[in-house]
Amino acid sequence: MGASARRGPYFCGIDAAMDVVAGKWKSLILWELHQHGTRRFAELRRGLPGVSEKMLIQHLREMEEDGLVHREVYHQVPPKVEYSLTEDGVSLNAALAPLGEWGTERMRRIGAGRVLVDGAAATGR
Amino acid sequence: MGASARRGPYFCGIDAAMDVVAGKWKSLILWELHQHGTRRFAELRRGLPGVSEKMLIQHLREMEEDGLVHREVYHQVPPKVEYSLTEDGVSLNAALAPLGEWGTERMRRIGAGRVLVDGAAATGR
DNA sequence: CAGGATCCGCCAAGATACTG
DNA sequence: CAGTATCTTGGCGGATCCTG
Repeated sequence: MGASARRGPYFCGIDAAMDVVAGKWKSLILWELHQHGTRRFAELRRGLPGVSEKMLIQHLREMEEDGLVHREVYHQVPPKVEYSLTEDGVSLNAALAPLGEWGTERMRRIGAGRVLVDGAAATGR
Repeated sequence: MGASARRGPYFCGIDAAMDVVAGKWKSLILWELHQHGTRRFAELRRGLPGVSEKMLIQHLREMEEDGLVHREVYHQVPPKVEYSLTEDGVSLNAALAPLGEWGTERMRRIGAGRVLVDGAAATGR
């Protein structure tokens, strides 16, 4: 098995949600896919500066198993794979919004921010 | 020193917030303190079945450094220390609520839950 | 009662090289 | 282009013993 997920038992809803978003890049992947609707592997890599191929594919696979991400494979040469959010992924992203606003406000106060993509800070994420 | 916090730079608000709630028990500590208003060390231990003294004190110290938790020491014998949430802690807890509801709904669907304290599930957390 | 100090296992995550 | 396969490591979290 490739996934590292616990998938329960959980103490509470937050515990369950954290299990699914835990991972250095998962919330960023969620955000990228939400912004662009659908993205190819290489596009995601470029959108997430610093991520390795291994971690990206690993996180994507786990999120697919968790039903957050849809993976569409086009059997052609050269290969093409498109990733997008499922309904669960979209709702999770929405549930993450208040947390993002809290963090943004905190960053503003303690002055520890770094804008990844233009507009990321402005949107409250 | 002692804390493991990155404290930036962050890519986005979620990143900053996750840095502060990351840790196996932090969201549960937040929840416990929010429910009871103020708790002593031993009370927290009993409220978080499975936590070790080391991890509890470590998480509490980090959360204090992060300005989420207030630590009130009573200089007496035997010692007495009371923990409570700061305003930041309260607002973080509120920002976590939607995520908790998302997770609760998910647990209901995949059937991987375990109620920690009576009422925890009923409250949507 | 409320910690402090240590030792250790495990696994997420990084680096590197190779493939259909 | 979109992965796979290994090796390595930092540090989170568990266990155990000790102290003001």
